[in-house]
Amino acid sequence: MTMKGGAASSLARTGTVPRSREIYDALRQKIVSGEWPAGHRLPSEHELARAFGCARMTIGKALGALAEQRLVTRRRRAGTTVNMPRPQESVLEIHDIEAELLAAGIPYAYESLARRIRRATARDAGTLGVSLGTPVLALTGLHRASGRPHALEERLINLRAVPEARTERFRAISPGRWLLQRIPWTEAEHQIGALNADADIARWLAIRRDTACLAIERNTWRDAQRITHVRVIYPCGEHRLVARFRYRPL
Amino acid sequence: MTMKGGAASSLARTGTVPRSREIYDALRQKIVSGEWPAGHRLPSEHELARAFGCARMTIGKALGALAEQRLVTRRRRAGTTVNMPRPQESVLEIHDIEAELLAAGIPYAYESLARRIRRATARDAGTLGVSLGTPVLALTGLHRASGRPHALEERLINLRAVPEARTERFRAISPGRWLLQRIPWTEAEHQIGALNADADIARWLAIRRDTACLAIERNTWRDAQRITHVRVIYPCGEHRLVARFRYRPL
DNA sequence: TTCCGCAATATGTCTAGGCATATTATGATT
DNA sequence: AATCATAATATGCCTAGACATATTGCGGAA
Repeated sequence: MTMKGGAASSLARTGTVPRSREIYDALRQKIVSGEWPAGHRLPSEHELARAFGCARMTIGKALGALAEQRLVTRRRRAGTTVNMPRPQESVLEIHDIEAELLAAGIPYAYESLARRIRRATARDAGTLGVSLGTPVLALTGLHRASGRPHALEERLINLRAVPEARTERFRAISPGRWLLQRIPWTEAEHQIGALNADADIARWLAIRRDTACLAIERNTWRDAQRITHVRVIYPCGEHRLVARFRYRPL
Repeated sequence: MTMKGGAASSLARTGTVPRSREIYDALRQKIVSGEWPAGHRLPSEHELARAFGCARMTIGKALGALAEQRLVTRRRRAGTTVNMPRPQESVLEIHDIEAELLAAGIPYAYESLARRIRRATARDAGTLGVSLGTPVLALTGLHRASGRPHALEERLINLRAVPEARTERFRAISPGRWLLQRIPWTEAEHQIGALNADADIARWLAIRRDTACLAIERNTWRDAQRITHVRVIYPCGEHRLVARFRYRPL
């Protein structure tokens, strides 16, 4: 099974395979092979512990991982049962474009196109989710790969949450990077959509008008406070979001 | 298509909050609040166990969860250190369209537009990742919401992996559903892109030519075997993929 | 100075047992 | 027969201790 999941275990395991992992794999195999169909009830932890010759907690770990994968449901007293085949719900990973370009050896640059500080307009307040009049920093910038336009970025930063941004020029450093290095965020929401390039977008990205573009919007929170809203626009030919199902080994 | 993290714990917790969860939250708070900046080394498991008044394993559970979240890195002897602010890489959940429409009370229907069995052409072989001449089932269908075209689906099914599909007509049942109910898959890969509607797409989706559309491609494996390749095309106005960063409580 | 081996350390994982809690089955009561 | 209290059961979570293993730092030898 190919699993180039960026999901390399968070811990570089070098030694032997843990027993709980072996058990997890063995049980998982029974399920995905269909030997244990949906609704089938697994043996109890005690029985499995006896069968595998290990402590109950080791079994519990394996079963807990299966439950986290939604392969099984566990209920007290009712036991552990196999779920319906995996729901059509996937975990995707979106990678950082800048990092990816650099990793691929492609020269990357950020260029600021506009920078304005203002009190939040009704529209700003709506997109950024702050109250009217809150000071915000509005940025427009261009990401370049090998010198050519790669993506257009429109960003709003809540200056109440990030006062340091007021004095930063963002001439050549991308605001995303800058923020990441300073503000740990706790939650984010993404929207992915498609849009036809308008005149501005077409000009900056050097594409024809009406070319289909991928638009990714991201809202970022730090606890309850809104940090930033960003919309990044990629021309369709240039970029695809490649995402992989995340294989979680345990 | 809002989907606030379906991330409810896979196990309905009703009782008290587990100690390991409390500890996880406490440590997480230290990190996201910035009190422990990137590079900071956490106290050892022994020290934390003493500080929190619990067994080392309970601490290990909490730290393990932090590591899985990539908030910290753990290395033997070197200890546990806080990572750089979260890399710009996110985990998205894409939910099943059909299920979501139904959940929202919107009538859903699938309509088959084309169905052909053939030996894999060079192009089929490339997209589906099978060898030339392998029998494949090629399907085109339309997803309707409230009777109106919602998405166009182009699918290839590997008949060596799913021989039962040969006799299925797919008149009104969406192949995605059908497959999910039969074939548990073990891995999937997605690509999300944008494209301008060509004449065919425009006709089926009842949109103007060149309208920007969101295209989602998915490849599905069962262990090493390729099951199916599907491309679903949504008109830009109709649909956005909304995804929320997945909060995994532990 | 440089290199190598050894000891100290922190994590990775497991065991055996225990209490808590949710749920089901059972039996007693009306 | 229907209802309700109680016991049995399976999981959820924890403890205390143990051994294994990777990594680091240090001291001695070349």
